[in-house]
Amino acid sequence: MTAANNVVVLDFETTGLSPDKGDRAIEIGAVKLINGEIADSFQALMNPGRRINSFIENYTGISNQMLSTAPSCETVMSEFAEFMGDFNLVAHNASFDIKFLDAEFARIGHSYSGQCACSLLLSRRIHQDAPNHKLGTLVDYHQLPTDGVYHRALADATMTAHLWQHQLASIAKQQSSVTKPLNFEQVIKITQTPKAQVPRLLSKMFT
DNA sequence: TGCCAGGCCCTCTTTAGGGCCTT
Repeated sequence: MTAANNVVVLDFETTGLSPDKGDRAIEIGAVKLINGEIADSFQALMNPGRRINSFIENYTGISNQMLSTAPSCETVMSEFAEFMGDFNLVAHNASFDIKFLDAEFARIGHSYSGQCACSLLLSRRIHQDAPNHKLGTLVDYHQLPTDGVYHRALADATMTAHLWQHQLASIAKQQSSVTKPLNFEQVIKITQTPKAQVPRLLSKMFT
């Protein structure tokens, strides 16, 4: 059992939506939460080996010029593997980021042992009152800290870390019997449970 | 040439369709 507040929260900027169609990572940002505090961070641009299109340049603010002097994906992902270690992972719409993490790690022959949780799936279950579950919307809705930068990897990872902390606190607040930090497996279980069954799961989990 | 992401989740569902999220 691992505490849910000891995780690496990560975010990728990429050339597109699908590594299966040849898309690559162009930036990774991550923060390491230890006992719920940001203890370390990682950020790096990486050169995908080809030009990115204007949509991605405009969306992220990352230009072809910036990437031309960046280290290769292989170099950056090796450094990130060391940063990440065997920590569990959190990402917003994690299926997207894990697709790219797995694809980039496969290129360097790296595998990892941690599990991954999704703050978007968790939000849909515990904050059904939110207008929608986009990262930016949730940051505004919950009045979480932001430096006003969006769609850059470290900024998004940091906002996701604040969101994750807020979500863990919300669960603890709703369940007055919670006396110690949630463990990661419990949160995974919540994200895997159909929405309608979540209240019953929570009361069963904490009584 | 023509294709162009995919998993989650809801519903007017399950022999399906479409919106939400991520870049």
